Order: sequence, then C-alpha cells, then structure tokens
Amino acid sequence: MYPKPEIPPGTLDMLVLKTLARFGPMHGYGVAKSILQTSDDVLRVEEGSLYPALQRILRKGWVTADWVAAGPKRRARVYHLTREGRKQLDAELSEYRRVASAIERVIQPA
Amino acid sequence: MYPKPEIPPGTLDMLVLKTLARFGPMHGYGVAKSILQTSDDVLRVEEGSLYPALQRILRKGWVTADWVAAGPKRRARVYHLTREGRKQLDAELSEYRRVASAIERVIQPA
DNA sequence: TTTGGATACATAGGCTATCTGTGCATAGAT
DNA sequence: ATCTATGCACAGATAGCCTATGTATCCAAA
Repeated sequence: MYPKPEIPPGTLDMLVLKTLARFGPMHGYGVAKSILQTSDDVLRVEEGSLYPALQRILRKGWVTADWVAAGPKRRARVYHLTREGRKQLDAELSEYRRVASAIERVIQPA
Repeated sequence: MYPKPEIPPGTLDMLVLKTLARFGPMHGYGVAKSILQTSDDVLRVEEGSLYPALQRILRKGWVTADWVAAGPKRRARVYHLTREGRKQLDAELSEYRRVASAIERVIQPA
C-alpha cells in the first residue's frame, strides 16, 4: 500500500490541468498550493510528484511554460493550458467520472 | 498511463471486500463477475489481478477460504468475509470517500 | 465430434505512476 | 541564526495492477 496515497495514481495530470483551467496560468508551486486548498488539505501534491508531472504534460504539449521574474533575483515558470491540454482535460474528466460512478455503483448500497 | 486503468490502483481490495459483504460468500470468479455486472461492464477485474488480491487479503485475515465441490470433478474456493475484513472494508470505504470527495471539490466547478 | 468459450484457480514478470530523499537557491519571520 | 515558505528539478524506491502463461473442467454449437 502507498503510505498515504493522497493522490490516487492516474489523477494527478487531471488535477493539474483542471487547476490551470480554473484559475488561469500559474507556476508549479501555485498549482500545488491551489490543489491543496481547494481539496481542504486532503490532496497534498509533493514536489517530487508535481514537477515530473509538469515536465510530462509540457512534453505532451498540454501546457506551455514561460520563465518569468518572481522577485529581484528569482525566477518562476508559468504554465499555460493549451487547446490540446483543454481537450485532454475534458477526456480525462469524463473517463474519471465514468470509472468513479461505476465504483459508486459497487460500493453504494449498504 | 495505465493502458485501461479500469480498476483504479488502490481500489481493488475494497471492491472485492464490498462484494463479499453485499452478496455473501462466493468464489473468486463470482466476485469478478459480480463486480463487472454491478458496474455495468466498466470494472473488469482480470484474473491476474483478482487471484493475487484474494491471496493477499486471505493472508491478512480479511477473508477465509474453503474449498468446495463445484461439480462432479470441479473445485472452487469460497471466500467468506471475516469480522476483521468488515472493519478493513469500512476503513477503506471511508478513506476512498474522503479522497474522492476531495477530488470532486477540485474538478467540480466548470 | 471437435472446437470454442465460459468457468475456475494460480504464478511470474513487467510496467507505470506516485512518493521519498536529495540538491540548489531566495526570502521572510521568529 | 534558524526555521519555514517559496520555487525548480532529478534519481531511486515502492506499490499495485496488467499481460502472459499454465492447468483443468463443463457445455454448446458446428
């Protein structure tokens, strides 16, 4: 078992893409914070999960990334959802809901 | 990505235990068929997933297993949920719902 | 009558995705 | 001064399901 499988395998990309869709372009750290807050502190995306995920969806063309100044001597990378990313998000959302509702049918009754 | 992550990682034990709780003792093949039907053909538990899962939860004491005759020359193993298994099921159900509702909060809004 | 599909169990090995641990670096608070 | 937060990134470990394979019985269709 995962020690604390806060992020169910297979859902991370969806959560990241959805967050960018909701709140617009933001940097990686902001995405993690946003997911944590929106989920009421349940979904804690570790950095070791977040950045590989961002690299992955960047390579797939679902987001673009721009370096911006985040202070006098600091840099941050702002991620922007692409049209492809939006399509991917929609696909992942409907697949997630399809499976989630199937699980509900199995576990619903007392 | 999983090719077809029909069974989200981490949910298999819960689905098996729940099925035994709902329909009473049954053999492995029956569990898989029941999950498939209850989920409207969405959750297809492969045999290579099912039997290792049953072995695992058997070793953990969540079920007991009895060999019975399934025909003149056939044998089948009937699994029976234990009290420990019932407790484990309740724990997994509440954890699943906790995380699932957190995900809903993130993906819910348009 | 023979072929295929469903029933029924089980294991070995591979794959995928997340997490842990680590590293670098700046900024603000205690 | 030290801790926490911000901010990026990678390597390796771990966990869990799937594919492929093997054995064996039963029944229906061609």
